[in-house]
Amino acid sequence: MTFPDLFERFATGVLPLNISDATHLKFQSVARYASAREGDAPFQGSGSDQIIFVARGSTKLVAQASQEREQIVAFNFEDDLVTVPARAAHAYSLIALEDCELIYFPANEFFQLAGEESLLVADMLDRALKALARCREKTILLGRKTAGERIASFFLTMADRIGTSTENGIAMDLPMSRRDIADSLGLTIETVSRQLTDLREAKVIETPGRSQVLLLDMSDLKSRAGHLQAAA
Amino acid sequence: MTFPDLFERFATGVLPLNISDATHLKFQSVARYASAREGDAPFQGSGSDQIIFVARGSTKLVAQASQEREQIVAFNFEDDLVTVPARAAHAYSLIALEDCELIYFPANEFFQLAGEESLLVADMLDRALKALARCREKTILLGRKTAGERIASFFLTMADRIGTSTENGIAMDLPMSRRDIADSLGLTIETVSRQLTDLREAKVIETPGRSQVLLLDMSDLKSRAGHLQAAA
DNA sequence: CGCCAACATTGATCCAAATCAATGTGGAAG
DNA sequence: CTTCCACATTGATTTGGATCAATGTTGGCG
Repeated sequence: MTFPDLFERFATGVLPLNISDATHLKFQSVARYASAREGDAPFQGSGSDQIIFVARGSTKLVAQASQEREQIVAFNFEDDLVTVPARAAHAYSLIALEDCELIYFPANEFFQLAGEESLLVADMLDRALKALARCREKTILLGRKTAGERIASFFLTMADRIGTSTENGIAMDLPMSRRDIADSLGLTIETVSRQLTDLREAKVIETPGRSQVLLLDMSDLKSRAGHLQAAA
Repeated sequence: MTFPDLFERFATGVLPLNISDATHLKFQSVARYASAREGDAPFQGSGSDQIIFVARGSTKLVAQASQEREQIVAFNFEDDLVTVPARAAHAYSLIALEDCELIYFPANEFFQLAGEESLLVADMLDRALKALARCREKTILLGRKTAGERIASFFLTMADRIGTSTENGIAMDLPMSRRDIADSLGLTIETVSRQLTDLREAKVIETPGRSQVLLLDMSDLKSRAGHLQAAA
């Protein structure tokens, strides 16, 4: 896709419908473009915070916990807007899970332009609160869930975000490796693999290929995730 | 304190300076008041999302991971604004760590009023992004840090939020119990206690009373927290 | 088509933190 | 000042998941 096409994707996905042509053009003049091949790290949290729109592909937001340990903070799919912090207690970078095309802005420039469009700011707030809600759920998962519960929750979340309904169950093509799943759930590759084997043996999932997953029994999966809702 | 006093605290802490008298009055008419004794749970995530301003005291936002396991998602101190979600994969509640006075709003009413004041929406966005940044740091802590690193990080965060500088080091009066610390860090009471003993023996902290802590060696504490920043 | 390197699975062992079990102690209430 | 008990500490043991170590598998490429 060309830059104008990609920017249009961003505009329809993020900018409010009623935005003035002038503001639209200002965003276009400030917008930058990056493409990334699988495994590339186009953003490494240096300089200033960046706001990134995933126009095509999928990415992971990774924090370096130490030289050896990394934690995936979030996965991002097409049309997601991610903030990559520059300066925090840990170093963050955005890494392409597959070939990507990205539209991005330095956060301060973006917010300055956004400030003039109150609907956009409201939408950004809505997105930030949704990201916070997802991050809180992840906190619970990492703080108090067993390996089995984490994997079940992971599949439920992924089904919601990238699953497609088929006659046999919900099918997915996971763009991330076992290592990525492990780094997202605070586990090791081996533990992830063993949990998958357990689910396979219990006929809850099938894994037709390395990255394909078929969820056969959603209600079993839900009970394994150990979600506990507020009483009605 | 009386309701008008408390509302004034909220207004100066949250509402923009240049807000119109009309909007100020609208917020005042929608604002509700709650007081809570230590241990009370004035909000239990039923009905709709609530936005709560901590006018006096401190609270914990707790998620129920199962009947037996709970995870503290955030601690809140005076002048903080918290969102308690009503419907999510887990049940949330806000619990008073000490006697509290709270100003609160159903989220939808709050956002409807806020929408008319673009500076307020921008401020809410700023707060949401800060909360997200803190939650992401917590994700790293819970996903990839050892017990020792978690405790060190906890003290650094608390020093920042409620510490006061003295000649011997940074002093704090923690409003939360050992159980709360454990539930926040994804550990058990016993592990927290053992880590405190280690830090005491290493002369990094002193615990003059049950809730008082004196941080003697901040640089040692920082190295124990295992923070790894981006290279310059 | 068959090779091979990266990815995934499986198995054996280890270890950090959980769990189980007493024992100690700060500080509120009398 | 003493009592009492909820909270905290300390110690012994267990365990879930990490680590170490092969072995198996997929799918990209010559």
